[in-house]
Amino acid sequence: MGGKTILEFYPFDIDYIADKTATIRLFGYTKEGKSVVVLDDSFIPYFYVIINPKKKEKAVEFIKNIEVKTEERTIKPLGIHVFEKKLIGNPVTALRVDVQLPTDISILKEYIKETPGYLDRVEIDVSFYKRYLIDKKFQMLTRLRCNGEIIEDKKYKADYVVLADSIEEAEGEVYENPRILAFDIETYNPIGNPRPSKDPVLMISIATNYGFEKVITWKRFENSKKYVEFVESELDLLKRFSEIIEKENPQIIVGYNSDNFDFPYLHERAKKYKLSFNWGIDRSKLRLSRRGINKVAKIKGVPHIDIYTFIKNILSPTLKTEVYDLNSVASELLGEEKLDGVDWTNIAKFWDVGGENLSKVVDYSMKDSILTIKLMNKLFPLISELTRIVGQSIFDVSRMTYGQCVEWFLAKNAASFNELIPPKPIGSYVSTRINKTYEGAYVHEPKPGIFENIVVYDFRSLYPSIIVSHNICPTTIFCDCCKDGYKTPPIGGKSFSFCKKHKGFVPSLLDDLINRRMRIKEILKKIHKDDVDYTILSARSYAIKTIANAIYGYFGFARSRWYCLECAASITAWGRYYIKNVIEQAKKYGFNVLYADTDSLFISLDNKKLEEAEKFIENINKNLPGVMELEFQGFYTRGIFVAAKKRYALADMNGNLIIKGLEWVRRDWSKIAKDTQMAVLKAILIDGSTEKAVDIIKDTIKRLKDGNISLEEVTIFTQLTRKIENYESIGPHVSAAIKAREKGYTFEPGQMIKYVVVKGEGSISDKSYILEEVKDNKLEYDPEYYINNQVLPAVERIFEVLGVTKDELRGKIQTKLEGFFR
DNA sequence: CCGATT
DNA sequence: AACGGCTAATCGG
Repeated sequence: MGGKTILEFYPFDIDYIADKTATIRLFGYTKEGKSVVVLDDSFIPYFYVIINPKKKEKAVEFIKNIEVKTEERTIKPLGIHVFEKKLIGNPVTALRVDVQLPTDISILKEYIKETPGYLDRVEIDVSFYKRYLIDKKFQMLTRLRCNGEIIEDKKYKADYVVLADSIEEAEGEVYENPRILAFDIETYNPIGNPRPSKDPVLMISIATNYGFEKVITWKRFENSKKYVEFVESELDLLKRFSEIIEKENPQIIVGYNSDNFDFPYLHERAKKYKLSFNWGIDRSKLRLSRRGINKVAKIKGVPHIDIYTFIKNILSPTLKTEVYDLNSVASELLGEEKLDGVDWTNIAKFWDVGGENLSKVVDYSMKDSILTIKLMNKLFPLISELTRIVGQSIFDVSRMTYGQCVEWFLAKNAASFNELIPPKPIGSYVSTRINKTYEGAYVHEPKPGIFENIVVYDFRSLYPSIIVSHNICPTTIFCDCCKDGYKTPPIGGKSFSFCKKHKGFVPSLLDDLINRRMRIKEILKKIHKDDVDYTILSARSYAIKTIANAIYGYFGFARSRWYCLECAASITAWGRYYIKNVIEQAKKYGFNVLYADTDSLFISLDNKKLEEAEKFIENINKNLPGVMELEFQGFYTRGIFVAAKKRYALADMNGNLIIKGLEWVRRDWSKIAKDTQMAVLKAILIDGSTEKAVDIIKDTIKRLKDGNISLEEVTIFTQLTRKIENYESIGPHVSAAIKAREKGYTFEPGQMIKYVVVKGEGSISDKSYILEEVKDNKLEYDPEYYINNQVLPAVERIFEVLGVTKDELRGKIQTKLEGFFR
């Protein structure tokens, strides 16, 4: 050991330590998988003071002389450098104040206000390690080259500890196949939710992406499975788990809701035995902290990913499932479900009985870890790519919302445009911003009816391409240099102007993202799905799209650093302009415009040929600026539009149905209503038979009436959006929750209420009970409600389009179902 | 029956 | 802790 070295490594995590100075620590691995800690003490904390340029000398002199004495030391600036920067496009004189320790910033910022010519202070709210990643442009999992000295430091369980002289980006190569460990715990829960103060952890399962599988438990049973390991007690279980983590030494740890359940639970149980999990590469303990209402669990140097958080924040808009529990998500993403036969709520009973029952729980637990690692295998390429585009740590990015992803992406790139990072808005700004609204997209009134040969077009990435084409940016709006800038269509009688001379910060970045994505798509077209690069490149393309599409929303987001309501309003104004223009053009060409929404246009060909439509779109595109393009989206043999916006169904040539907005896609409708609607749509659009559709409804009604429908099919999902006390109007789901609460069930805001309307007296709310209560008390669903308030309304809308009124439909059904509606 | 709430 | 547009059931006076 010892001596100068050049070391190439891939960072996985970052933090800093501070004693006399601050030292950045990069935790990572060499290509061969040797663990590395790289220490960089050359990076100096700083912030900016914006001042009146006329007072520059006086200001520098004043700041230079600031001294704050504390018990241990004297805090003062290390150096001051004058910069000409921009703050949201406006030129400013900024003094960069270098300090010794990151915590000095929050102390000095108070004294700095007295500076002559003081205007503002910025970048005080960027934490030190984030600052480092932004300034250095280092990306996680991407190769770095470090010059430095290998030092002996027993504090770290790493193969190499290097004190860096310099670190630079190597050739942008990405770390392949990190060792990932997934785990899941089962706890004793005799009264519903387990109580970490009393109820022990019963077993822990582990599954990795390299084949290691294990379940540890402390109650023996007749066992033939090789992955089961018995220990003597809960304490031994916790110790053994900790031992395995240390031995397997994973590069990433993943759990499902592990931030808010598994890790806090393990932590509290371990505390009881005065046991700690010293898993950090620096031998530090597993650390739990709060972020708003959520907990997060951190292991220094070993990124812990809570894949549930990632799915909920980033993936949810693309998922169909209404709940994000492991079963539903795995079912949709992997086509695989949790093990049958074990109900989460019954684990205590299974445990107490033991034997065969316990064996089932062990299998169940094993499967949970396996599903978690499989989800991770599927989603890790996306997390990895997003991490690199956003430019922050894996730990942070995997927990970010769309707004945060955009924010740190912009922060990373601001300096290249000489832009300072604006401060986070203070609370009072946020509340005024929340109350401000602006006009959104245009939705064309549909022509109700059934149509054939429908062509759908849409603008490729409408909002991103508008931002680029019209240079929409907080840095270019109301510029001083252009008398004749890009003028938006009128917005509430006014028009906003954007600079034509200088390309804005955000449009430049977005232009770059769009071009990068197009290049990737070109490559993807050429390579095979099995190609090693395919997964990475398609994840990259998806990650870029995600960021690009979220930028518009970020402009209108109340907590945004680059908030610009005028920008958001301008984008939608241009959007309305373009889609209306396309509608006009289509009409001029003699097409029958059926519908349009935001960025899409639906026309029916009638007696026209497809070539005429191609000519039309060609002409449209000839006249569109820059990156904007109207694309062919699809051709549909038949489609139905009801007398409402955002609700239609289309059938393609392969017999697939695409349904938008109708009950079928809504979670707040029962499965029976949705399935019936789907079957009716198929009968009408694919088979072309209303007769068949009527038969389907008749059959459903009969089955409902006979009590032959499962509870699952009559359950309705509605989210509890606030505390029960705070509801003014008591809807069915709230009413069900209130009744269940009296029986000891607890409810949190954000929780999904699954309820069933049962037979009995009173209003619909009075008759609504949560699914568990219905099962426990053997209540029966109310067929009248499901027929009249669920199934019939869902299909009546469709028949109305065919010219069949509600009464006529009921008549048709009645003739088939003698004497039912009496 | 109708506006407010969800 | 990303935007607005939109429909529709149900409550509650």
